[in-house]
This record gives sequence, C-alpha cells and structure tokens, in this order.
Amino acid sequence: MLVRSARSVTTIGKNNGQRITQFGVIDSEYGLIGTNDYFLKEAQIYGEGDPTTYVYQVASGAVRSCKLLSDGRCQITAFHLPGDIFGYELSATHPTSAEAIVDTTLLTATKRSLQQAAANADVVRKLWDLTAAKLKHAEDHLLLLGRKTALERVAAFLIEMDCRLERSGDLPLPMRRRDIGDYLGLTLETVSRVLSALHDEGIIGFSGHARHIVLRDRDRLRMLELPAELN
Amino acid sequence: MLVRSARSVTTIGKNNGQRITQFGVIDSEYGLIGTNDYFLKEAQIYGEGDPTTYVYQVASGAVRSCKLLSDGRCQITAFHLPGDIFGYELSATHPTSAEAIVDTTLLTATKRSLQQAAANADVVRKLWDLTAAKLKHAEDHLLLLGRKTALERVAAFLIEMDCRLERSGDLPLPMRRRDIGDYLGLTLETVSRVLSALHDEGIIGFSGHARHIVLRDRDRLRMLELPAELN
DNA sequence: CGGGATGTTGACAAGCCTCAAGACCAGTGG
DNA sequence: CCACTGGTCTTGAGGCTTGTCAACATCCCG
Repeated sequence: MLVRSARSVTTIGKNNGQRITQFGVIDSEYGLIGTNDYFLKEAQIYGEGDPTTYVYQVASGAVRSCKLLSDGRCQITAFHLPGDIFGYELSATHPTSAEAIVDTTLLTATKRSLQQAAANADVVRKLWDLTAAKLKHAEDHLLLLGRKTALERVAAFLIEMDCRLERSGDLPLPMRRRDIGDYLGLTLETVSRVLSALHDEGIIGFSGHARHIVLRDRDRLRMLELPAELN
Repeated sequence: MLVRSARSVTTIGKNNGQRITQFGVIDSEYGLIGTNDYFLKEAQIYGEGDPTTYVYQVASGAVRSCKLLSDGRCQITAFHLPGDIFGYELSATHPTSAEAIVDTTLLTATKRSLQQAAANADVVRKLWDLTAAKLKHAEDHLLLLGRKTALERVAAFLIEMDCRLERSGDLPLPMRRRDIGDYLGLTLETVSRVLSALHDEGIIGFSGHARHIVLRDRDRLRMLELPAELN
C-alpha cells in the first residue's frame, strides 16, 4: 500500500512565489533542496516510532497525523493541508504516524538540511515557533476533547476548516466521516448525525456530495461552538 | 484571594546543588536572579490571556494549568510538581491560567532574563526542548481524552504520578478529586468510583486519607492502562 | 450495470454524568 | 476536650449523551 517515490527535484529558495511550493517561513533565505514525493490515498508517510529523517510540506492533498491503540482506537492529532509543514520533531522518532487522506504531493527536505540552516538564529526561532504553534493547537484540542459536547466539537471543526481552507464558507473536505470522528473523539455515526442536524437547521448545506459542505450561517455556528449561556 | 509577595531573593546559578532550587537544565551556566514567591492554596498565579512576564519553577507545593469555558467547564492541561518549570511561552500571553493547588513556593525569573540567556544556543535548545516536552505530553493526553475509557484514564494518571513523584508506589497526591477529573475529562464522582473499584481489586490502597494512594499492584495497573486484548 | 467504499438513519445499549444524601476530615471556637 | 462547620469524598439512583450494531442509501469507478 505504501507508495513513495521521488520523481522530481525542486529547489526551494528565495522568491519562489507559490505559497504551496515553498517551505513557508523558513526557506526564504536558504536554498534548501526539496523533493516532490507522491502518495496515494491511504498511503503511510511514516509510522509512529519511525526515525525523524524528513520534514514535509503539503503541496496538494491532505495528510492526517494519528496515534493508535492496539485495539484499533485512533486519535488524529492534526490534519495537514496545502502549505502546512509537518513531521519536524526535536525527538529522534515520530510520536505519531502520518497517512495521506487523498492522493497527495509533498515537498520533502531532510531534517539534516534544516538543522544546518538552524545555525542561523532566525531559522531556529521560526522552527521553534512551529513547535509552539503545534502546542497551542494541541492545548486547544485538549479542551475540546475533554470538555465539549458532540455538537460543540463538530461546530469547532467546521470553523477550523473554514479558517484554514479559506474559501469563505465553501469547504471541500478531503477527509471521511471516520477521520473527522477520530479527530474529534467521536464515532463516525455521531459526526454524521450532528452534520445532519446542522443541515436540518439550515446552518450548513451539502454541495453535491457529502464531503462538500457549505456554511450557510457562520454566526449560529459560532454560537454553537461556545457553551450555551443560561440566563 | 491572590497572594503574591516577594520575600527573598535567591541567586540561581552554577553548582547550586538542590534540584528544587534551581532552574533545571537552563541555569547551569547563567547566574539568573530568581525570587521566591509564595502562593496560598487556590491562589491564581496568572490568568488565561495575561502577559507572559515571568517564568516559574515549583520549589514546593503543586500548580495546575487550566483552560476554562464560560459555563465553568474546565480542562486542566498539566500539573506542575516540585522541580517543574512552567509559564514559559513564546507567545505574548498565557494560553492557560495557573493556580496553586496547595500552599506553594515558586522560584520566579523574568522571561526577559531568560531571553537574554537565550543568546546562547545551548540555552535556546534547552528551552525549545521544554516546549517540545510539553507538546509530547499534550499529544499523549489527546489520545487519553479522545479515546480512552474512565478506567484507562485513571490508571494512566496513577502511573504518571508514580513516575513523577518517584517515591516508588507511595503517592501523596496534592490535588482533589475534582482536579483529577478536570485533568482526565471526567467528573469527580467517576474518578472516585474508579478509585474505589481499584481499591476493591487490591490494586491500590489508601494510606490514612483519600489523597494518599499506595500502589499495591503496578503490573495490573499497567495492564488496565492499555486496551484489553481480545482473543 | 455491479461491487465496494462511504454515508445516513434507526433501535437499542452502555458508560458516564447529574443530582442527592450521607460519611469523613480538618480547622475553629467554645 | 468536644461540638460545630465547611470542604471533600463516597456511594446510590436514574437519566442522558454517545456508542454499538445493523440496515439501507448513495456514490464512485471499473
């Protein structure tokens, strides 16, 4: 199932205008050499415990990072969308596995090359910021998983995707209901039921197929994300 | 309720043998000036959204970091025990609040002084490691909150405390049942019921009062932390 | 057109939460 | 020394949210 092949080589460097094709904040002054790698749907990019050899940026497609229990229970810690960098860890091994959700193209650099660039204090700061951003996301997610209701979780998910896909209310989600459930600590059935309820309320719509969600009433969605205030 | 007073000044520096009275890994080569601050039980050290001015190390006592929802729901993201450093954030404001669980003494340094020390790459690396360690803990906790049962959560909590208090099976817990619940995404009643069940099974004992737990069968506790294997 | 993966919906069960009562404990003041 | 008081902990009964299991619908792709 694992498909991993280097087809082309790309120089990631200064003035490479495309947001999608550069290593975000950390490449602007360093001519890192990156490789385009292609992964089919469901292909594993790395496993939990694998050595942290490469760092990735999503060029197209989508990736999930997850932790598994031996009986199959799964917690997705993050979705990685075009432009996102993932796989950079201080530790020698990956704390999560990573799989392509759909057919995906990744820009790959060696951790080694980043560490060389990290002789520069600016680069260090930017990589550190990346760790800090992941920590902030994880802490927010702790509150969601520990204390929010199914409705609040799904609302929060839709709002997060709305912010990240940035197509203003039009969400062509790459992931299945099961992935959403594994991200939100719910079952796929519960996710489906909540989405149906939001649809019945006129808060969201489906554009064609089930994964293409349209936000029809962001304000009410934002209300649902927060606890209902009792008077 | 907030009690915050500087009573004495301590030099934190090289060859200051006490683990408790130094800023762990980051002070060994820098003579940071620290202040002892005392907080009564339940006193707030900083609030969610407060500016990140100080960094703290627990000298004695215990601290919880938590996130609140407007209706009172609370998620504790971490407990800080003697020797632990907390409150260091890259961001300008604290993402969580921090309160003393019991009467607590903290060693305080300004974020500014740490940033000055961070001119040295070793110090940066050690601070970064601190962020990475928090991230690892948060990601492990995501799996616990999203996918584990009440029994597995409580077992994991006891094992975590056993490792951190390091008194080999003797756990004089500083926190109340409610705090444990807010850490594990459970109610205090569920925590109490699970602890009673573990007691009935002979896996734990109570030494005197309810907060003093003794681990009588670590092996079985470790089994409970993991999913029961079906044959 | 057929088959497999995905999504929806229903009925029911289970685990955890809510509410409530009482036990226990520590600190306080008589 | 002891009763009082407030906070904490335990335990029970019952309910609710979410999970489980199953059937069916839908979509995609050959």
